[in-house]
Amino acid sequence: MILQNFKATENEFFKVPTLELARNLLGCLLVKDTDEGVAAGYIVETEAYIGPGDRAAHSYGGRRTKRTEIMFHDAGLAYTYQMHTHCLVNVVSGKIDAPEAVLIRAIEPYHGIELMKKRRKMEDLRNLTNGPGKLTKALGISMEDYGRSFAEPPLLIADGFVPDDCVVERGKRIGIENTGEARDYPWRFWIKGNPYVSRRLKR
DNA sequence: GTCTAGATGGCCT
DNA sequence: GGCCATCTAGACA
Repeated sequence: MILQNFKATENEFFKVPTLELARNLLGCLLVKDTDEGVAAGYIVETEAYIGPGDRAAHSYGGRRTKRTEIMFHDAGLAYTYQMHTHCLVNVVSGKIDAPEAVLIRAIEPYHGIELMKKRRKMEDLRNLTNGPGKLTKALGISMEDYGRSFAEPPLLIADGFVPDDCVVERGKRIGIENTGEARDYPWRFWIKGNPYVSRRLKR
């Protein structure tokens, strides 16, 4: 199995401030192993959601419910949730009882591309994983992954490339128009010019 | 129990 | 740019 070729990121990797983690996750490999095979891609776009003070976060105001519970736990766990017809995936960050997370918005297909195409029912490489709902479907990430660790199979965040000659850009988050001042926080990070960064040019 | 909005995506005009 | 599928957490009664 090819999975052993991927080295899981050490737990310590996740124990940095959330904005830093959102930045550091760029270039890492996101891997999912299933009965159908292994699929993986480089993370090229993320967004930070920072706990009680962030109106756009599900954990705004310290809201601790069945859904947000996992965000109060250790960094490096998976927070998955259903959005309309899709499942979105976050990396829990922050210390215990600090409900913070990083949304993975886009990846660049790297491994298991045929499997991803099959799952997405399309051939277009560019549209396979360039959005938070698309990448979960392509990788086979679902609500079953809620609470799983990103440091052990079947779900992994592994060392990827170091985006040395890649410029990281930073800007407003997407799709949170009705969240007051939080709307304008520059907590979205992406690799400049990468063709797999999501595009939803709404204001 | 009932109601509503939503960290989206795909198809339509 | 508009519409809507599809569904659940969360709020309120």
